[in-house]
Amino acid sequence: MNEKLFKERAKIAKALAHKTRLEILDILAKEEHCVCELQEIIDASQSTVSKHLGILKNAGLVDSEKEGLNVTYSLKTPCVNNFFQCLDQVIREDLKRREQELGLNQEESNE
Amino acid sequence: MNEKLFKERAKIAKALAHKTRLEILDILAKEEHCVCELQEIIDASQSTVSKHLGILKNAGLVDSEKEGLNVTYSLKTPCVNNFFQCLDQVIREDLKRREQELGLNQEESNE
DNA sequence: CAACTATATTCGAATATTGTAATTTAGTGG
DNA sequence: CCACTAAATTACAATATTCGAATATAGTTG
Repeated sequence: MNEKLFKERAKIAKALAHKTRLEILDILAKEEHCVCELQEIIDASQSTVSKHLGILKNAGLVDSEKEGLNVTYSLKTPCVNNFFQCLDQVIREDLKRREQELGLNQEESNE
Repeated sequence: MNEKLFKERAKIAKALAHKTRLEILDILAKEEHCVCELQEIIDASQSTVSKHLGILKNAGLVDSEKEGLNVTYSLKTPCVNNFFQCLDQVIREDLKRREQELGLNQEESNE
């Protein structure tokens, strides 16, 4: 049930599922930039950057505005920052779990 | 810079980037379930469900616990709910934008 | 209009992800 | 030990995603 909503959500989640795009969002969360600036910052080819931005835009995560020759991209939804916080929380908890597992393994090394 | 952090974040984001896995998380957010139950609820083959759960677990998003023959999965981080809210906010804003664009297109239909 | 610049798009090879049938692993009960 | 059940893993074909070189598009400048 509600197949469509999960599909829509997955489309956005997919746009978030790439390290370069996460980096772009992180940069745009601080300040808007044109494609050429992003290209330099993240050190990827022009077509790659442009395509990633297209995916983010298509997902509704960023806005773009033509300014002369340049196209300036900006973050559309500040809640993306919460998303990062959630990701980092998952990362931290997972590290904690692994530490605990290591501790247990040492105690259970007999048998 | 901080290449590794973005890679770690992307790993989790990738785990979120599938409609079936989003549905599983949505179900687990309400109540924990064993694989066989999830299998029925989302109507997918056993190996498919098991593999999706493995991806979610590997990303640190869910926990699992063996109980007799069954393995019960539960949501690990409640912040996933915020994530869904963020996704839905993006979906809503995108709908709004499309509506506005339609309005503009009608006015600009000459030329 | 010709040369230039920034961005988008196309193409194709490389790589990653998906789904499921078949198999393996592990616990349960006789 | 044997039959049974739940879940994980394997194998592999089908599909999707990625990257960048090449090309197309669009705005700018002379």
